[in-house]
Amino acid sequence: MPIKKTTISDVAKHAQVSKSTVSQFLNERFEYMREETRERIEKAIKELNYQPNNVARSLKLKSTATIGVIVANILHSFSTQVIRAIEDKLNENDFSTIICNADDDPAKEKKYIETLLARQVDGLIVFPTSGNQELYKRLADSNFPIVFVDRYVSDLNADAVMLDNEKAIHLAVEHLLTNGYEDIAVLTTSLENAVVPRLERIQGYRSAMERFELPLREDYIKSMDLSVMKDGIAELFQLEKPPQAIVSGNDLTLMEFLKYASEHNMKIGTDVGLVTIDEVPYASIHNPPLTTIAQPTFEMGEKAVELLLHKFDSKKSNDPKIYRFAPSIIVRKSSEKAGAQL
Amino acid sequence: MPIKKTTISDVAKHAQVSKSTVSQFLNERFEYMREETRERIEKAIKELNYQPNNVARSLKLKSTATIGVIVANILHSFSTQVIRAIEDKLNENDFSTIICNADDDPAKEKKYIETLLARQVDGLIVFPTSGNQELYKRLADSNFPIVFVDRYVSDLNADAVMLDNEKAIHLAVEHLLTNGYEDIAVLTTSLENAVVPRLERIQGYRSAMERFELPLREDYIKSMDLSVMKDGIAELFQLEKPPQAIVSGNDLTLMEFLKYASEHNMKIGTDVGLVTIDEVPYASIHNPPLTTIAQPTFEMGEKAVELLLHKFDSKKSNDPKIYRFAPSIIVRKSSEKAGAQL
DNA sequence: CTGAAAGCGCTTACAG
DNA sequence: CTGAAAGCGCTTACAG
Repeated sequence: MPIKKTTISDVAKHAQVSKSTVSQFLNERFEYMREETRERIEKAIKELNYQPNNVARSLKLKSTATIGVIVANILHSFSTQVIRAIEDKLNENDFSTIICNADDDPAKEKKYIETLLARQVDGLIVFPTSGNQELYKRLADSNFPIVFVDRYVSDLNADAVMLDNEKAIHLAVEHLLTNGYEDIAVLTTSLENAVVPRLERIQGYRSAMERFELPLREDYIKSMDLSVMKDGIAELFQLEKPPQAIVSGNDLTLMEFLKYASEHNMKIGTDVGLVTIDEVPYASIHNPPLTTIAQPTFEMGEKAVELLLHKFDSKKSNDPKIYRFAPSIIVRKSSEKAGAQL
Repeated sequence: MPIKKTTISDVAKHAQVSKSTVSQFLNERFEYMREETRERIEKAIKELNYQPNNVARSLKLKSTATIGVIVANILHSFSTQVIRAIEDKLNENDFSTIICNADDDPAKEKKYIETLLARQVDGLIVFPTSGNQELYKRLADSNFPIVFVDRYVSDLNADAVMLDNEKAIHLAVEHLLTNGYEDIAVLTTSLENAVVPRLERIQGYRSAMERFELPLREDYIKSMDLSVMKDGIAELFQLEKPPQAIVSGNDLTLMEFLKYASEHNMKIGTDVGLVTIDEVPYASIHNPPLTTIAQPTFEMGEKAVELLLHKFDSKKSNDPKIYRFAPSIIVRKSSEKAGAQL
């Protein structure tokens, strides 16, 4: 039962002016308004406790000042961090944000995109799953403002904000080598859907092995679904030559590894070195504290918004670009052999 | 530059029917529609790739099928968990959700409420800060559908979904006692703003001391801002008789305590027992694993949605109720004296 | 079974 | 400096 709201007509009547004049007031066009009129309207609005109806405004203006954000999986702390930056930045620019979590499900993602479009969002920032290439193609082709984050969709007329994934792995491997770990394995979630960062991280692992002149062992590469990740880790440590250190591809693979290590009484640092991509909230309170490769989440979120807003300003669609951001390493104890564990 | 969208008129023209008929089609009123007409419209919609404009629809229907969720502080894992449940449940009922994070700032909260109302949300679910009593009063009085979660606002015509906070503390204290810890301190964030769960948790601590016939020591109660929490914890352990165990009031105080313990080489379990309210994602991988008092977040989110939807159905506003949910304890190693640490 | 008309609450170009 | 009118894209009661 919606309350009968007071409308611009009520205000107009109350202030004894026309709707047009009230509208001018609402939109702060005071140039040609008599002081006295302004005050009368102001008073009427206060007395009636009037609140403009944004839905009507949006319909007329054909713009909702709202951006849709679709995230493949909000469980990643990376995603939540970037989204907070996006929201802040959009807020600063007087845009609202609607966040949708696709839960790694392309069908859900599709439904959300359609809902958001029906709701007339002015643009989209998306961490895409891998299932809606055609939809994205259609959007980009029709020049709908869209920016991708974390992953990109190939052959598309749209900007993307990405981590330099190869560098991330190189940082991790180099650091582990320096600290005396030589046999280094890597963990990522399944490559089945060709999710870009995972592919790039595996590719980065290969190039790191080459660069640092280490033997490339395929059995040190574990890319699998989270649900069976622990089995994969078990295989790793049943090898004749088990790895001395692990590079974890993201925060969720990290969880699996930490669980495995805890269950098998492995001492992280001493028994096995560990570096993980993505800074997690508990990195510094973990025992031992975790060495992480942090993404510049704040800058990445800001950039995504900037790119999107830029599209509103400039008519001409400049060439789509992929913006790469440099990771940084936060060294803690999990990648240190001596005295890591209390 | 919004793309010129195809509208219902375009479809009508293309299918050679009136707008009314297309609208009937869109709203699945097929009763009086000839099969042939239905097909023509369907075809036209496909060919034109028509997507109805929800903004126009909302304006006409005076309902957006959207619920606003305002959360005092989204950093609590409790909040994110409840919100996921809310969103799922709303989705099932064909409502969209807009989530806003007030960042514990009443001014921000107020701004969000106003934006959401201007955007004509059909109802509000809010984890309130403590600064907008009058605004909430106005909303509730005008019969706007609103449900509170985690905290309630007194003297208001609105339902609330709450944890049984007293029981939560009693569970924690009882468990610690059973495990041989007698001197038990409690940590919560500042009571300055009279945030209900904090007050209730402190009250629960007092009643637990009485119930279990323990001496009530005021210096074992530390309620303070997170920024100075560590000093408070330090004071605790400089007491002549430092506590043997800690009950942490939520996940953020937990962080502070874990940091302190790690910096001071305290062995959790052995040196000091620990139970925390709120299940955290890393509880089971922490070393030692953390004993937690879990809130039934899923049920709480579902209930909040049910209560809200109920208000849409029934005209009569029944008496506002506070729904209390029972916490449960998840026993792990942090509350065990022997052999907790690896 | 289908269409013309009115109206949701705004904004804006234009006239005066 | 202010107002009348048209229109944004829908829905619905009503007429036929």
